[in-house]
Amino acid sequence: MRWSKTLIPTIKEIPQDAEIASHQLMLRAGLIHKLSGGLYTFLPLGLKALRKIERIVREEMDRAGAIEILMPALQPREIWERTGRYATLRDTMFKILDRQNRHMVLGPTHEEVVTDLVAHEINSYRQLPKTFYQIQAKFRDEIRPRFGLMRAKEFVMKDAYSFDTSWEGVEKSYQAMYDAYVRIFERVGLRTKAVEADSGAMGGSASHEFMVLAESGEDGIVECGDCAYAANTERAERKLTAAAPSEPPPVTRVVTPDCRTIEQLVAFLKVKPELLIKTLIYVVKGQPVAVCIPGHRELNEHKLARALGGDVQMADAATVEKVTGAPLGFAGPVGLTIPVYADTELASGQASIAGANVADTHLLNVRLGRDAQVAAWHDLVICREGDLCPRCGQPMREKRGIEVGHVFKLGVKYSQALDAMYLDETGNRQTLIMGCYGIGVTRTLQAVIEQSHDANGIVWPASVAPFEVAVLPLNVNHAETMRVAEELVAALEAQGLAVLMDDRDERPGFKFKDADLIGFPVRAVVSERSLAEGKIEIKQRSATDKKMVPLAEAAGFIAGLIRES
RNA sequence: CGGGGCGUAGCGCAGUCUGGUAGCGCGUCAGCUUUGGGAGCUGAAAGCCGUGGGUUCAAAUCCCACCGCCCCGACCA
Repeated sequence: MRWSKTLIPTIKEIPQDAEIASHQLMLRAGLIHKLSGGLYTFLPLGLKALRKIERIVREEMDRAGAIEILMPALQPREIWERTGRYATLRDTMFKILDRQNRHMVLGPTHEEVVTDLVAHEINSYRQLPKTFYQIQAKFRDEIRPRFGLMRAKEFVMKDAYSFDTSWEGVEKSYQAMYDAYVRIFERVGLRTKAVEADSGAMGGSASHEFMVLAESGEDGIVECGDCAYAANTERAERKLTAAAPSEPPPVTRVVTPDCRTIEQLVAFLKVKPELLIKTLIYVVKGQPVAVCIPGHRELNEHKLARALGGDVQMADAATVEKVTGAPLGFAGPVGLTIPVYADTELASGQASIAGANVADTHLLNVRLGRDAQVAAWHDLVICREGDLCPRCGQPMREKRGIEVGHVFKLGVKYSQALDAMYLDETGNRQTLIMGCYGIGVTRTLQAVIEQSHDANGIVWPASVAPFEVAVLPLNVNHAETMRVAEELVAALEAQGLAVLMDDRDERPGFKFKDADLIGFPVRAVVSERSLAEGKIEIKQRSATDKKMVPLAEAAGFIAGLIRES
């Protein structure tokens, strides 16, 4: 391919809209073009890279025994109502009316559609197990699209769904996908880490996320420095240090004018935040509850939801004032009539300063269990740096990650709702057990760039590079240079390589900068200077040294470099 | 949806406070020179100053409303 015949709009300046390196580079290298928030056109280079990732995904899915299908993105709303997910996902779904005024949605994911398919087409244990997958655009009305392709309203996902007759079977299907994911991310050149994760709205019993470690990642993860434990901070648990239980003297009041936040209280009372009991009012299944956690901690709403078995929502100011009888900022567990749930760390009694449910007043020497009844103790806080590993007790490290893949053991949530049954060996109708597995393909593309770039631009792994080689004839008006460049391109293409020739009439420095920005794994320069020696100058993007290689050997040499990488 | 910021030429920005002929850099087009790390000179094209309304002799500038974009939070591949 010749540069002049395609569209590669590189830009020198850093786009103002883009915050993180990979987003900036995708725009600067001319991979994508923004239509509007969260919606992008893939330009030739971006599309080529995307296709290469898709191809790797297909190869590994096929190798793992998954069957490719293609389901409609446009779906009747009714099928979502049957699983109860229209209620939970309605805000993230794009909703449309057809000309008959039938309610349709654009698929944000495909559990419903695939389960409906299997309910109709699979009847016998003889046809099982099966795993189906597709690579397709998904639509989600994200609250906040972000960072280019990282969180878009329309994005390409590889989604797979397994159907088994037993939990042992699910285990196998899950493991097969897990292993395939490890290979896929390895092949696209990403270093990923599988972490234990929360199943969230998807439901199900267990799940792992594949994380690309990156400062710009939207997820927090903690990992043990000693053993293999790693988990999303939403999910992660911690081991508590065995603190000696403390039995404070009776409760006393203290006046704390205008101290509504932990920071204000810490400053006013001159105590450590660890000694405070933070009391939050939540609404669960329509009922207000109080949640107590240590003052230096953040509540983990996922854990709270799991512990209380329902959607949780922070109470509004009016509810808080009604429940506590005090203005916002002075809630405490003592004397409340609503159930109080407390984080297990508070069981030691170390923290003892709490709101008094009276304006400008706090209580000292509060002992949960003694001065206030606790409905239940749970692990309720977000894990962070320094917390102890729940398995081995060693301190954990906190990192940021980009979630590029997620695997779930789902169970029977969808198959039950949509009657996906089969006849077993004894002729009994049984419910299928499912798993589901997603890879954000467009996100993976950007994650590769996020993890693989330098000050000059992208450094593509050859496996996903839009072109493996750039051939730069430095003077396009020099006939011999062009003749040699064209021969080199032909020879490289004969080796099965994708080659871009920069045939623009530009100065050498200009072409070098663009080649670095786009990040071709190998750059071959044809110039009058090198031609005088009968040689081609070859440089790898990831290296600093250049090699002069005789004309006749150049194509073979480059093919060798690509193969090794 | 809550909080913050920003909309002026294809891109990056100044001009807005204090109303008075729309500016700079990059890019684009033409010409000459240049030719191994984003060239120089000369000339040219290109702007409903986000949209609608209001105030005023006069609005990019002041007021109101709306729209869009970016960042922080909830959501998620």
